[in-house]
Amino acid sequence: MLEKTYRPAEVEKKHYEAWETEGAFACGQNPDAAPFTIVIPPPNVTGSLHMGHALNSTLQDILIRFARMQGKDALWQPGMDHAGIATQMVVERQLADEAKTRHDLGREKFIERVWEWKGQSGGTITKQLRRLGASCDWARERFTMDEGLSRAVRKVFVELYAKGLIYRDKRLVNWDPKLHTAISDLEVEQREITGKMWYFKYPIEDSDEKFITIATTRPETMLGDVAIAVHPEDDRYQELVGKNCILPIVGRKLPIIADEYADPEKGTGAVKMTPAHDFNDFEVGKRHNLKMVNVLDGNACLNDNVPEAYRGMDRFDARKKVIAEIEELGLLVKVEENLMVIPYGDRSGVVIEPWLMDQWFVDAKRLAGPAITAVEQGKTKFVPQQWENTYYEWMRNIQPWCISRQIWWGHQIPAWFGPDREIFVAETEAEALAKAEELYGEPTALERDPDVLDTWFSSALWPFSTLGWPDETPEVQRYYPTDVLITGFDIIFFWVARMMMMGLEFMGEVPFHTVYIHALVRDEKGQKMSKSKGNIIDPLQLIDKFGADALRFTLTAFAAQGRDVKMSESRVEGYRNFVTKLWNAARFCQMNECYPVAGFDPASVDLTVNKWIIGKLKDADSATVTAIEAYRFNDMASALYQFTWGTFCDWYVEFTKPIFEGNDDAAKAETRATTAWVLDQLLHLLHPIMPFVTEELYEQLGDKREATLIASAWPQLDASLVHEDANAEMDWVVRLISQVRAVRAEMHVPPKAKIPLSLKDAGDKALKFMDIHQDLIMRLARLESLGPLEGDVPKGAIQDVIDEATIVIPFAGVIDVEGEGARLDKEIAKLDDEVQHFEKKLANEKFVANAPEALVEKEREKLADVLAQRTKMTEARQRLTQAG
RNA sequence: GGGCGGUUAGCUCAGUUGGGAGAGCAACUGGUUUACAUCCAGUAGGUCGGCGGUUCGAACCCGUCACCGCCCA
Repeated sequence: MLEKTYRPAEVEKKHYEAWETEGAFACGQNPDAAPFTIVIPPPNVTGSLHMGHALNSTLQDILIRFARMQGKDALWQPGMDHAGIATQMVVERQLADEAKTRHDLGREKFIERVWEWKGQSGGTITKQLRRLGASCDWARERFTMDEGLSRAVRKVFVELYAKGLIYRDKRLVNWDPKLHTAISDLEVEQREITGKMWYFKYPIEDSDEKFITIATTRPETMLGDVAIAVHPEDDRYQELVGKNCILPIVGRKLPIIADEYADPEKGTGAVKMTPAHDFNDFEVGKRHNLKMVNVLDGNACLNDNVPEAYRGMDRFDARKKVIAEIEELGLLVKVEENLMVIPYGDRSGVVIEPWLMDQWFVDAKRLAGPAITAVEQGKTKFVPQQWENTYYEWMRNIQPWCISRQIWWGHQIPAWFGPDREIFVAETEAEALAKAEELYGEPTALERDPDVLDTWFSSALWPFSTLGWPDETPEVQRYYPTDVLITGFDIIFFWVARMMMMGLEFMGEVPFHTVYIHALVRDEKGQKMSKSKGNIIDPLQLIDKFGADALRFTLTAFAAQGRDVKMSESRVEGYRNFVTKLWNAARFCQMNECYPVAGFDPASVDLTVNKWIIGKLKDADSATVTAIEAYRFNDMASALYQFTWGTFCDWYVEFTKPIFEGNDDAAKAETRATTAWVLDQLLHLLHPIMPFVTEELYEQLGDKREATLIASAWPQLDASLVHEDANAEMDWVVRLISQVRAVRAEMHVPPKAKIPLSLKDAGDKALKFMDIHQDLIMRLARLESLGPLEGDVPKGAIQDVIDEATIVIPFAGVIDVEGEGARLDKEIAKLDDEVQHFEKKLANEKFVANAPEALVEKEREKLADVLAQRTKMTEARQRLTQAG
C-alpha cells in the first residue's frame, strides 16, 4: 500500500542508485536503433549547481529520457572542463592560507596540488546533477584535462598552426594585472561608469599657436604618448599637422598627425596617441608607423620607460601625480565629468590593461566563414530562431582569438623555442627536437612555451573529443554529429560559436543540428541572481524541501521560449502539490483495486466513460509528443498538468466512484482495468519531467514488473482511440453537472442539501445520456432525483438551459424568487450581447462575401444556438414571474 | 550609437498560419460524505502599452511613439 504522503528524499536516492547500478543511463543498449546524442555543456570543475544548471540539465534530461523511451540509442555525454583561471585561483587561495604562493611550489608540484584538489573537492556538480535526476551516461564522464582530450587539444593546435590558422603575434591583449595573464575579449566585462575627462595643453614647437589641448580619461598613459592625432578635415588644426609638440613631464617630441580616428566632436578634437596602451591608438600607430612606448609592467605599475619619479608606481597613484604635476606646470585646462566604459576582468574584477605582448592567436575570421554558412544553410538551427542574429552578428565581426594564458593549470602549449627564438610546434617534445635537429644540423636544446591554452580552446572540441577523437572510435562514428546543444544565450559566443568552428574544421560536419537557447533564471523580482545581491536561490535546497520532481516540473513549466524564468519558492511549492496530487490519485487507484491487466486492449472497452478517458489520454500523449519535438517545454508541462489534474483527477476519478460502489461487476472490472492502464500510461508521459515519483509509482502499482519505467517504451496509442461520440456524451454530462453546481452555489442552495432535478424538453440524446449516467450525475451534482419533467414547471423553480433542454430544480418556498429573477436577467443580458455580436457580423455583407464559407456557416450555427438559448432562458424567466 | 526582446486579469505568464481573450497563483463565497485541506465546488477580475494604417474582421500583420530589459560598440 502506498504511504499516505510521498517522501521524495528516500525515493529519489533509491531509484537513482538503482538506475545507475543497472546501467539504465548507458548508451549502446539499442545498438540497432537510431542514436540520439546530447553533450552536456561542460560545467566548471570548480562549479556547484545553480539554477541555470538546473534548468539546463532538466531540459536535456527530458529530451534524453524521452528519446530513450522512444527506443532510440540515447547518449547524454557528461563531463567537466578544467576552468583554468578559476581552478588555479581556488588552489592559490588554499596555498595563501598556508602563506605560500604557487612559485614556492614550482610548476610541477603546483599542478600535482591542483589534481589533488580536484580529487577531493572538484566535481561536486556531478553529484548535484545526480540529485536533480540527470540521466547522464556517467561511465563515459570526461574531463578536458584527461589524456585523451589533451591529445585532441595538441593535435588541433599543431594542425591549425600548420595551416596558418594559429600564429604567434605581438599585439595588444587584455592583460589582467591581478591574475597576471592575458584573457580573451569575451572574458572582459565592459562596465559603464561616470569618470573624468582631463584637458591638458601640450606646448607646440615652432609655432604661433603656443599650445594644443588634448582631452584624456587616462592621464597616466600620457607618459607613453608618441603623437597627437587630429581629424584631417578639422579646420582648427590644419596648420598644426606635421608640426611637433612637446610632451610635458617627459619632454619627448610628439608629431601632430592627421587621422580619421580623431573625432572632432569629442573633447577638443585633438587626441593623444598611446599605441602601446589603447586598442584604437594601436591601429592608428600601425597606420602611421608610430613608436610603441610601453610604460607599464605586469602589475600595471609604471616601468623604466618613464621619468624616474614615476617608476614602480601603481597606475592610479601615477594618475594623481601626473595631474598634480600638470596642474603645477599650469597646463591643466579643465576637468569634466565623463560617461565612459571601462574594461574589467570577469574573474579578477580589476581594470584590464591593453598591453603589448607576444601571444598565440587563432585566426577566427577564417574559421568563422564555414560556421556562418552552416547556419545560413540550415545545417544547424537555433531555437528560438532569433538567436541566429546574435550568432551572425558576432561571427561576422569576429576578432583574432587570443588563446595563450600565463597560468600553469591547463594544456601547456605544444610549442618550443630554439636558442634563436625559432618556433617548433609539435605534438611531442621528441618531434620538436627532431625538427630542431633538422634545422640546426645538430641536437639542440629547446625551451617549451610555459603558457597554457584558454580553457575554451579545449571546450570547443568537446562534441568530438569526448567521443574519443582523434582516435577513430566507434563512438565518434556513431554519435557525431550530436543532435542538440542546450545552453543559455550568454554562452553562444563561448561555446556554440567555437564548437561550430572546430567541429566543421576537424570533423567536416556541424557538431549539432539544433541549438536550443533557454532563458536566464532570475529571482522572483526579475533580477539576475548574484552572490553580491544575496538573492541566489539554491536548487539543492529546493530539492531538499520539495523534491527534485517538483523543481523539475517548475522549471519545465516556465521554460517558455524567449522568456526569462522567474523563480521563487512558492512556485515550486505549487508544483510540489501537483506531485502530491498524482501520488494521491495513485493511492485512490490502489485502494480501489485498479491493477494493471496483462494484455489490456484500450480499443475494446464498452463503457463511455472509459472510452472517453482513453481518448483524452491519447490527446494528452499527442500534445506531449508534439511539444517535446518542437522544444516547447512549457506546453508539454501544461498539457500533462491539465490532463492529470483537470481531466483524470477532477472528472474521471469521480466518475469511477459510483461504478466501484455499484453492483455491476463487469463494469467494475472494465473500469478498474481502464483506470490502471490510463494511470500507467500517464506515468510514462510524465516520466521525462518527473522521473522519481513516476518510477516509484510504477514500481508500487505493478506486480513484479519486468522492467523499470526509465527503460520502458513510450506509449504507442492509435488515433482511433479518440471517440467523438464518447466526447460529446461526457462533455454533456460535465456541462450538466457544472451548471447545476454553479446554479446551486449562486442561489445559495446548501451544499449538503440533495435536490430534485428535472429536464424539460430534453431530446432523445439528452434523455439517453441522463439515463446512462444517472448515478454519477446524481452523485456529482448532489441530487435526490433525476428525470424528465412531468407536467408544468412548478412555482419558484430554479431554471437553467443546457442545449435544447431546460434544467428545472423545483425548490418551492426555499429559494429567493427575486434573486433567481435577477440571475436569469443577467444570463439573458449576456445572451443578448452575444446575439447582437453574431447578428451584426452576419449582417455585414462584406464579411459574408469575403470570409471563408465554412467560417460563415459556423457563425450562423452559433447565432442559431445563442438565439435558441435566449428563447429558452426568456421562457424560463417568464415562468418564474408567472409563478411568482 | 547599433541590434534583439518585452509591454495581455492584482502577480507570473500562455496565446504556432488574423475569425467571439486563457492558465497557474493571489482574491472572494462556500465546503472534509476516507485518494488528496499539499484538497474540493463556485465567483469575480482584462478599451491585450498609446496612436495611426492594412483588412469584412487585428492581442496577432505594417508604421510610429512611450516605457522596461538584455547584448554589442
